[in-house]
Amino acid sequence: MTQVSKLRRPTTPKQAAARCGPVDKFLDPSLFKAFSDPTRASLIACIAKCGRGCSVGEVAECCSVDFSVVSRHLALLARSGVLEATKEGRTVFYRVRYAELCKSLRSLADALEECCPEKGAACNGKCC
Amino acid sequence: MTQVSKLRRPTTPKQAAARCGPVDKFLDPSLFKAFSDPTRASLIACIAKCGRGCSVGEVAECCSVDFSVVSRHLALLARSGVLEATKEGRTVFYRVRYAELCKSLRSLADALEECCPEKGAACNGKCC
DNA sequence: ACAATGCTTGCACCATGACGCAAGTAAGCA
DNA sequence: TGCTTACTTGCGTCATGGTGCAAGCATTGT
Repeated sequence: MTQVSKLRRPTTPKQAAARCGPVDKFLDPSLFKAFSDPTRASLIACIAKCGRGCSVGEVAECCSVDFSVVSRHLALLARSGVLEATKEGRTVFYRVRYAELCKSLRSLADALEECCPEKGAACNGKCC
Repeated sequence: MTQVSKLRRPTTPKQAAARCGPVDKFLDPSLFKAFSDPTRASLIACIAKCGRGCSVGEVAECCSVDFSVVSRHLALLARSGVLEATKEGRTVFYRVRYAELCKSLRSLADALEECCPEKGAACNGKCC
């Protein structure tokens, strides 16, 4: 098993990139950073479950951290495209961007699957 | 528009949780933390594109960080369930757990969509 | 004009984590 | 028994980021 890379690497990275879809495109760290914090995850879950726009104050009731922390997290989530903010008077409503979010998640899943289609002819038994 | 919470909150959080699927279950921060770092994202993309198990050394060639850093990242990714490690002699091969990963991503998308079915009768026009 | 409400922002603190270097471990080879 | 290869781990450093408090800003009501 010497020269492992020669024996086990039939494709160059460039060839692999051509064979697969643009996985990189959907592996956006800034998007997933939004989900990587437990507090943010609970905020997202809170708003998602409500199924409508929620004010900062309402969301703050759902978790134990400071009001200002919630405000900052929601602003971050809006910047990263997970939430959408609409202002009515002095109240800001944040709602989940369901369609865009689901599309991003499914696009990544599709791109990954394209790299290794478990039922595909080219891959079957060879890699996964 | 006084008493906003009364007017705009027809469901309690508990009722909302019952109406929706268990979004929390699929919003696992430890999973998404794996994708939240640019270096890790490029490592995942590298292995995913190859479509087979890659050794630590091979993956290290794909990015500019130290070998030890790559080793640590891959170990972390294996712990969080994104990759799977198999040892052959003194070489460790990491491969993407395509099926499990895609399932997690799609489950989250499904759970989110269940919270706000854009074409659903109960939600249409009311929330999103 | 003044006060109250809803949210944002500045500041300081502290924990986490990403990184590189160097030493350590384990497997194969001479 | 060494020596090389492939990887892991300990350690110190530095940057990022999550948190709470307090002050600031914008909007609404009196």
